Amino acid sequence: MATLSDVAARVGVSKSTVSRALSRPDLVAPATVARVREAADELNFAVNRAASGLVTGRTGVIAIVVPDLDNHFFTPIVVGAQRRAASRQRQLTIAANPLLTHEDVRDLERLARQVDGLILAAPLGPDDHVRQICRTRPVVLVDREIAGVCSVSADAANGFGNLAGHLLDEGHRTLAYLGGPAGSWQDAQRTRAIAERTAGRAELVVLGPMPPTFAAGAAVADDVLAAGASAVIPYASQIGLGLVFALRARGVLPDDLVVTTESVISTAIGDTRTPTIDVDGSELGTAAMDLLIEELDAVGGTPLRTIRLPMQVTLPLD
Amino acid sequence: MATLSDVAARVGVSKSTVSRALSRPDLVAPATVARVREAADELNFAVNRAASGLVTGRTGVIAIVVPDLDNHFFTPIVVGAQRRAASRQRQLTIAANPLLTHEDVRDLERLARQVDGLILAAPLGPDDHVRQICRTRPVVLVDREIAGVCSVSADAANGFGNLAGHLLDEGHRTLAYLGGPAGSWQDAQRTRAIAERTAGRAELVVLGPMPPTFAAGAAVADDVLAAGASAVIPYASQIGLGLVFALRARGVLPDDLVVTTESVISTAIGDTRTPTIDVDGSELGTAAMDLLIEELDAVGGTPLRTIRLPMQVTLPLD
DNA sequence: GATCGGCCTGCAATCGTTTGCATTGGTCGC
DNA sequence: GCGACCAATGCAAACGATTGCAGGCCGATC
Repeated sequence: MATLSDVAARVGVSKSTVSRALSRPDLVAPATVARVREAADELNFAVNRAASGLVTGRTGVIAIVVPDLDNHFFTPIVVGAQRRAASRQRQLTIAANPLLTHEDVRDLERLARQVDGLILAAPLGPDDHVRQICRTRPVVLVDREIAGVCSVSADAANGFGNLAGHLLDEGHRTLAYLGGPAGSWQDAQRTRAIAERTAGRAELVVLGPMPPTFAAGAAVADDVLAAGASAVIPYASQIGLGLVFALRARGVLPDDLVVTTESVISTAIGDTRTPTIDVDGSELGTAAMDLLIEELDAVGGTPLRTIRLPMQVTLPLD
Repeated sequence: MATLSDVAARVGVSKSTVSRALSRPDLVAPATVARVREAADELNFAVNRAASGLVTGRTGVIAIVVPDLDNHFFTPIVVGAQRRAASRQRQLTIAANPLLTHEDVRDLERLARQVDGLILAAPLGPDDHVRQICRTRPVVLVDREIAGVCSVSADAANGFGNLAGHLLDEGHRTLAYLGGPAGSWQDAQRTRAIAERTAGRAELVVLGPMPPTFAAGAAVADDVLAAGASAVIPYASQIGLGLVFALRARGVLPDDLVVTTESVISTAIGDTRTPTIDVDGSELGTAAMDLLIEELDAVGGTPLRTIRLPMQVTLPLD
């Protein structure tokens, strides 16, 4: 495995010159740069990241942290982040950590040391846990906002507000919202947005909190019926899917109730008559990666940016 | 950020002793080990992986390479791999690389240098490309077998053979197989297994090759009808899903044809009357990770193991 | 023609760990 | 009671890159 010295020997210059020719070619005579590049190619040289990391303190690695890899919501975020990481010459490492316990925090701190920065999707861990990680390395938070921390989130206030507004326009007078897990920032946003939009125009029944699972959605079916809602907005697609299946089994769907979903779900179950609301998860990931890299490359102070990506609300065509 | 020397100074021993106390405690007096551990804890010390990697040549990082992160088939493999990586104290880095072009090979070689080993899901790249990567670092191949390379695959021969056998037992006399992408090892296995099982008992129509997409499945619907098959086995779940939607639109499904699927799909579309065939992707990932770590830790020669995980064939209950 | 300045390049220190070898002190066996 | 051995520790040399500093060369300017 060729080293800097090998290349240097081949070209007949010093290691320093080779290093500079490859990383700061403006500091080296163009002819030398060319010869170095050629030799590096021939020897199939690539810098040893451990060695360069040792002196620069940078690893070229960015971590993406999700609470739970099984939760389908996070996969597109990871995909988007990895795509952008690759195009920006960074490596992406992936960790599963809900940031709930102190041990989670300790583990993540340990990981944070080994990377340049983190993209953190931690919907449930306490603010303080997140802040503790922020003290270690630059962090971009995903789908959550905490004062003083860069973040990229879906604009739930607008998205869910509009969705509720549409249902009201359609004549619904009792809405049910199936709330997500306790402590979720996104859930709070959505609850508030829907409540504000509904206020004075319709009754809003909030059920939950519940975990974002198929089972939770199915389990709440009877409560939904008891509440007398004519339209239901579930926090998460899996909750919605569970509810749809349970209501179908009871013969209530597809005709007597509206359950909004994500478009992937409505496509899969062949439903074209219900409004859908979507986040582009991969865009969340790429935006977060862009923001983090920008932050890492910034020489001076960090600007502290908070990005909200619009949600896509699609109404049935009828 | 505390270093070995800081801990050493605190305890009053040399760096070497601290290093050994943490990594080879059997070489150090128990009392010293205890004091070192305590001091390390207090200082919140963690070894700098760049530094240790520089001298040991090991990074503690394993790469998982998939052709395409968008393809849903690979996500569970990544999930399984990451779960096992975490429990074995390894970091997982994720890369998207189809290993088709020479540039792909070059890129992946470059990545390979930075990691201890690779889990490689490369269904389509030529054998030689895979072998070239193997020369760089230990590799475990997923869902593909190449002579001389460790691998973990779904046992398609048994799975799809049995599936075809079941369809024959049900009385089907014309089967259609919708083949996957050209050059896929899994596709070859499946084609052969189905052909062998069908031989002499029924007619087999093989359509394809086609990409593993919804669109491809939908596009082939007319050919399936023209072939006069009464049962269809698609290579990939997305192909099957596309076909199902297209046939439903033509009014052929759900009654006049059997399209086998993966169980996630049949659940989503609410179909309980069709046989399903599944790979446990996450098990594929954990098994691959186990195999790779074993290979990396092996002091002597590598045993060259090839694992086949059984596929799950589920028949309708009627 | 001497001085100055700018461009290239080399020297050597440095990052934080690991590890072969030397050293120490003590124990055991004969 | 003496040598041999062993356990525990320290010393110092790596690992491979980056980078501040200094030196050499050349052209330009006065």
